Amino acid sequence: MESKTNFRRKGRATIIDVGRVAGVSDATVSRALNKPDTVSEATRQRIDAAIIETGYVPNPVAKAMVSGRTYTVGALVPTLDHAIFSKFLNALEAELSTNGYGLVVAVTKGDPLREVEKAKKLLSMGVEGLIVSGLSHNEELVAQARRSTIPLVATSYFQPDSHIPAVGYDNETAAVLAAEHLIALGHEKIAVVHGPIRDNDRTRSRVRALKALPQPVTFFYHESSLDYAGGREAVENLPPEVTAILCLSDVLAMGALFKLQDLGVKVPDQLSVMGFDNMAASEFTSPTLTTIKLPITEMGTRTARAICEHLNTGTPIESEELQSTVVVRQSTASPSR
Amino acid sequence: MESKTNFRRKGRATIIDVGRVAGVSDATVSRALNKPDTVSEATRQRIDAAIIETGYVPNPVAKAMVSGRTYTVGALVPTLDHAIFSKFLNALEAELSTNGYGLVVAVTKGDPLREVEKAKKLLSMGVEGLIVSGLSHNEELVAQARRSTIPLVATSYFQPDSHIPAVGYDNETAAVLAAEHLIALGHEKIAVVHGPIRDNDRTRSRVRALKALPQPVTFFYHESSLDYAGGREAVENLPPEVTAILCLSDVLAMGALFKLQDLGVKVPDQLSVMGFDNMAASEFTSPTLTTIKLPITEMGTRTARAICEHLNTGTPIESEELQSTVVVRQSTASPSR
DNA sequence: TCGACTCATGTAGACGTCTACATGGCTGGT
DNA sequence: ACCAGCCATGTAGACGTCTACATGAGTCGA
Repeated sequence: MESKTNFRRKGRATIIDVGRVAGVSDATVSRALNKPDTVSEATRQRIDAAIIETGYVPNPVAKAMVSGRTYTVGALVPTLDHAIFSKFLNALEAELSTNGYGLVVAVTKGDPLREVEKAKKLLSMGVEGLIVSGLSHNEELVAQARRSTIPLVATSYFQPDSHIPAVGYDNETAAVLAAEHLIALGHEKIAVVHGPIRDNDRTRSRVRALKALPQPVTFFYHESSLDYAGGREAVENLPPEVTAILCLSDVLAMGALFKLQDLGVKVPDQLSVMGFDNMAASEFTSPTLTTIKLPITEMGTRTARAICEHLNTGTPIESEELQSTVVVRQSTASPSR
Repeated sequence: MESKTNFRRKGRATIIDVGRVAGVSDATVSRALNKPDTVSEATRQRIDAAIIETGYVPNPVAKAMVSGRTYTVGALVPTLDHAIFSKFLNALEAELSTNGYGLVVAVTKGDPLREVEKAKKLLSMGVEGLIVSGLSHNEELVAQARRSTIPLVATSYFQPDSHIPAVGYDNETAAVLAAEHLIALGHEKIAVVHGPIRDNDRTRSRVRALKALPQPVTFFYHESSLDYAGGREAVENLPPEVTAILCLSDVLAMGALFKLQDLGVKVPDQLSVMGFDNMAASEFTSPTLTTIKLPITEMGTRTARAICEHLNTGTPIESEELQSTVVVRQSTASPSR
């Protein structure tokens, strides 16, 4: 943060320079640029020539200064290096872009403190809206956003009584949906593999929902790292009596599946494996993976739309619940006797 | 009719409002904020109180206006929904962030026209640097960047004679590396599966390098979509005489691998499969996937570092070549017989 | 007690663009 | 030939923050 050298602003031409060359005032140049029909043909041509001669490029910051708009939205995500978030951002960016907004991305690494810090950074960069993942956030983040009067939207999580508007799915329902699929197949002893509970309210509420389920079935919970290795490791420590593994992420499920292939365990004949996410690879593995399809792309699109509409018209942002569905594929079946 | 509007315009307090409440001028407030030791203790306290009372939040755009800096860098990528780009952006964001810069992301969908359009958008948002994927770009993009005097850096691709600085790996070398691994194992008929050639100079140069290879071996080229389905489809149309499949992307390789598992073809006993990328899943599949490890994370870090250094000190950005390496795992072996 | 000096603060732009209003020349209808 | 009205353009801020310089009050040493 030392060297604040201003070599940056090497004499870039301004509309005043253009005006000087064209023999008009800056106001006329501005008009020629923004409302060409209010400027005479001859003048317009001289201005066009002057723009080329001077190499004029508009200064976006000055524009933003007078319009009070930056047409920029910020998104805070735990990581970019995970399909679910990049898929979300991909859809988000697409919809923001068609509405004329740009996307600034900041990575929190799942750390609430870093989240606050990054949020401040985004605000100090002039974003007009802030998108976060999940519902539980540092007080300071919410306070900052409120102070700046910029809208805050939560994603990945829908809960009717949230104090900030949220566009997402109900994690509890989705988890129950998954469990019910396995239960309907006749499984009664099910291993539940999930990533770290800490600082992840999505995982937390999925687990909570399962624990609240009436108990004709027994769940064996296993927390591991949220990656392929975690899935593999879960299989290595599998309680012998389970007939199915419910992984609360497709990455975990695939890690488990690969390990089972290695061990020569037949899926689903000897053991059912179920995922959560519906990652791109899930419909191609062998066997293909039964999973919960989360409305990630739709979530990105809807979030962007809600924000843009709010920024354009002032409409308040309303929470939206999107539906998850079970995608039945080959990796689950009734337990063998 | 004295207008003493304490809270004006968009209702956001300015430094002047703060000054009015604290009974000082805007200059003093500015100093209290930026050089606290040049303001008397008493005044500082009154200003702090006034800031809270007015709910003052600094206006980033005005700051950018006077400093001429936005501390923002833009990146153009074909998609976010692909591990390789999100991994790159993840590393890029991390390093930019530690240098105090923010990252604006724009998606081109591999379309050169859209790329130009998005580049303009980024420039009109005030980014101080522009990062693109690959070396071949619409003339207009390069011209725009030059006119705006903002630095342009290419990634994913290193070529000594490039006219724009590039931080990346040599795709030709990497492709040859892969082929040499298979050739060293004794393969002579190799299927090469790659994604669309059009608008993707990385794929194009990998294929070109293979085609230029001296010919004790025969390559059978197959272009398919750059996803799991593409890998699967390639297996379905496999020339019977090949003993190995070289996929120019791990996604393709995994698609192929899964299909082969389905067909009951033993990898690598009956057929070797080699990937390209070293995606996270590759070391967990069964068999684990031999692949080319591309320096994606390092590329993100180095790119960010080069840009930041340039913006901070004016050092010109120099091209950097990063090395790819072969990662030998289980999916390749000498051909049987 | 006076001048030199320091310190805290105010004043007046500047940054680049936009826009409400002013100006002055021209047209055309009567 | 006169005035209304219009057209093309200029003038003068405004946006919010920063900073070089000016100002005035207080301090200190001789």
